[in-house]
Amino acid sequence: MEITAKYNPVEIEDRLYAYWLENGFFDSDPDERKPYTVVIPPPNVTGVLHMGHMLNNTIQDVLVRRARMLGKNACWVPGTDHASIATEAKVVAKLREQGINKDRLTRSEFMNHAWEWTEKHGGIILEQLKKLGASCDWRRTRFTMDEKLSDAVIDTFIYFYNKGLIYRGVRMVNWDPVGKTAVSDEEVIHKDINSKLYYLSYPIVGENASITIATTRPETIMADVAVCINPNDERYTQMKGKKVLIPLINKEIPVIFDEYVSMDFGTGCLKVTPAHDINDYTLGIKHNLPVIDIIDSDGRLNEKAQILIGEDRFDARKKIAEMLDDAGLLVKIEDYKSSIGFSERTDAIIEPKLSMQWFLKMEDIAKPALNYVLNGDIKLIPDKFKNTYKHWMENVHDWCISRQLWWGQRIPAWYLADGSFVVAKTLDEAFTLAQQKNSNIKIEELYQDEDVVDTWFSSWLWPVSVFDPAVCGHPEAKGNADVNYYYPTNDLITAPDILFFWVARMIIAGHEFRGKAPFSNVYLTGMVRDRLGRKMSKSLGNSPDPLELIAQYGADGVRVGMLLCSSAGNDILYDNSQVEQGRNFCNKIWNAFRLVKSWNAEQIPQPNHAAKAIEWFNARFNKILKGIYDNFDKYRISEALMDAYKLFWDDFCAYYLEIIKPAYGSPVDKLTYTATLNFFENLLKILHPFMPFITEEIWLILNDNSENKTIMRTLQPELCDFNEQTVDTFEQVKDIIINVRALRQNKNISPKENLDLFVKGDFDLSFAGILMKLANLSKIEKTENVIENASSFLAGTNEYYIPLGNKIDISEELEKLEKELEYTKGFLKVVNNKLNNEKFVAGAPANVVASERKKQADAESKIKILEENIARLQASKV
RNA sequence: GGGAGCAUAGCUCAGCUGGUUCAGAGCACCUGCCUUACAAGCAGGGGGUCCUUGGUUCGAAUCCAUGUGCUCCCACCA
Repeated sequence: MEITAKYNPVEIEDRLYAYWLENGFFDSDPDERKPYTVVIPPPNVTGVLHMGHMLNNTIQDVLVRRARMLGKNACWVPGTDHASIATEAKVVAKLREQGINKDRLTRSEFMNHAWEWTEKHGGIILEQLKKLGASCDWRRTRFTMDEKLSDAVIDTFIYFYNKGLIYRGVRMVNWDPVGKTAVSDEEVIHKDINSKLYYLSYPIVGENASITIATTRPETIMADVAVCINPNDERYTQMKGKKVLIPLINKEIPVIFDEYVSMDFGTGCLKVTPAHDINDYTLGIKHNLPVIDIIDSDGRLNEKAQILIGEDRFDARKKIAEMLDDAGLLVKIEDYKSSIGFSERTDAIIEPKLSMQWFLKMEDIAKPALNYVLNGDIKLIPDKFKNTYKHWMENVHDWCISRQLWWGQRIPAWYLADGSFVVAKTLDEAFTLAQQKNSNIKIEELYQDEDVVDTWFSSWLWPVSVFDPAVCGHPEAKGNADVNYYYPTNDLITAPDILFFWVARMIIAGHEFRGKAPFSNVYLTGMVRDRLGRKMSKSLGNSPDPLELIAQYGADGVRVGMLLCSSAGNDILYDNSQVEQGRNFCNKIWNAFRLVKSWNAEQIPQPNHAAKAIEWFNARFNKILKGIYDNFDKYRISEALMDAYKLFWDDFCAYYLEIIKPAYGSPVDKLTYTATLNFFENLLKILHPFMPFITEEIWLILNDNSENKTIMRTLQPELCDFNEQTVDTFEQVKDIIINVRALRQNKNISPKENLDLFVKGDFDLSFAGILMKLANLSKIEKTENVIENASSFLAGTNEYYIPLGNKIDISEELEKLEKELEYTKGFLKVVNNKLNNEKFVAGAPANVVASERKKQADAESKIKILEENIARLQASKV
């Protein structure tokens, strides 16, 4: 195989992924090892991969691959969600394109279309995840509408119904007129919208006068049942007992009084429309008012409106304003900013609507779920979400679980002719129950509820149902081997916007059915935004196509790019330059590999500098490795990656390899070669979770004859003790190297030209000489003649001199030294101030004082040396 | 209206239980280099009023308070 100077991921990635699948490296079955389990947040079955998925799944894959290499039995369960309202909306739209109207179809005809659509488009997203390198156990792929998972949903419904927690009732719900279904409170997004406040005149019955009310919704006046005034409002005391007429339809309605109305808003008069406003509904109940519903399920006025029948609510608003104006009853229109609810799925403006729905009582079942988070059994990362979670769980509302859709699990309630119902899994069971109510009933008379349950009522079972759906709804069930082994899972990686929709409810269900929290940690990713901080959206066209990115930069490059800038909970501002950085890093790794691969190892003596470099890098490696482990423990994934990035690029390539690299064409000794390969493999292992493809490719080439057929089944390098002194010392070496290189650049000395370096002090840097291109490295006891024309610098307590001959510029040298002297004096002054401060010496901890004293001593000796050197230079200047 | 969070280099962010003249990383930028692994590179370099104002302290980017600006969540007075 040809090994090119540019890393070319395309062919490698497809080949390796196929190889991994063939060998079942991702597969997991229960065994004696500790499990590490992650369930994927199931994407919409008909969805397409976007940047948010890329980030989310990259993080999951990093954690899973790392756990696998820590010797755990790692299991990542993939799957998709049927996403009832989103998918149904797509199918309806698709049918409409084909000229088919959903209303003309029977339920089963529609379901056939929906399944057809699902089979055609479903799972595309999972195929896309493979391009990213996701190491899921694909044999375990689940879909929330799989037969068994659907059964689990029904069992769960029946379970809560029998427990008395599910009830049916008429409530004001959030109605989505486009999806033609109720949606839950959590599915409503409030946005501030510029609208109008209309001031309308309502004539007072029997008087030649009127009162003015303010409303944002003039189209609902026909549903008014009263006008309400605050009893303390002195402006309207004369209105007691009077009636007013609804404009245009001239219907009489009473004037009522309630302190609910605020006197300082609008005119202080509120029109009461119980059918179309949640507050008015409450008010209506309190005052025993009727409910007149004038808006149909598709958002059009119905015949109860008497006028404008069949008009859309917003068209009706415009028309009615004109009609009122014509009638002289429109007093004025003001601009007004109000908060309007939008459907999360269809973006339609939500219509508050009274309807019969199914609800789940949340208060009691939410309590244990709250405790898991409060007492730390479940950690939210970052923990700032704990407060939000607490607030929500303590103020939880009953969950409207019915949806007026077909795509989903149908509610297992069966109605009798008299309107009463029974809840049962099958028609036969329902019939048995129904007979207990009415012994004469015939099975044909039973009919099933038309609605389905909310999608989240199925996905809240996910961490359990993917392993053993049979236990959902049966908390006493023993469970199969899988659920007992893999549940509870370990980490859940998801976005904060579904903390309540999904995460909180999974905790509830997990506790209810398995008696344990479903996961230990919830890592909440940020949202992926563009460079300007805008959300990525189709309409803005600012979202790159993930597959194109992968094709262009390689999956490893894209993964690194996304990870580098994504701390938990913070939004990430995506920019192509990050992905370029990832790609460049791949190339760096590739070229380091090319270098090492090109060497011939021979039985020759190991040079001293190589032995010392190995000693140093070994220490350095273990120090950084410890940091990486720590960062993983704290879920600081991007920092762990950055540690590994710098370890590889700066320490391994820029220093280690450069020191031990033999001259072109020369062989390398076997000891050094082996050590280097060992380092390289350990680095690959650290990098593998982040960059699975390139690390595997190189590892396979380096381990041609190994029994291990994949890097992912090897173990992460173990944490070893290291000599801190060795690491620190090399930091000084680096300092010296940088000084020498800077001098070369300053003096225009070619990197090829050898230099002499004189050291006063006891510092051994012979092994780094190669990085400075030194001809001679000499120790001196005192400042001798030989350094007459030398440029000098200090590193630690040692002095360094580089003779420059006629290239020396004395005044420049002086300037440099004087600048350093000034700085050091300032430094000393600060230190002295501290040490002369009795309160500091008395109050600060002993080690801090001691370190200040050391600084003082060092600075003093440094000043002495600098002054000597300045004097020397001044003397030679004359 | 209620709650939470954030503000540090041009950008994205570290900076943990106050303690080095503490101000740091990556990217970007500037300068010089096509040096037999790598120009997707190498070497060197510049760059910040740690949002404001107070307070606590021997000592504050760090703790407290105020103000300002931004973000998110919850609630919805028509």
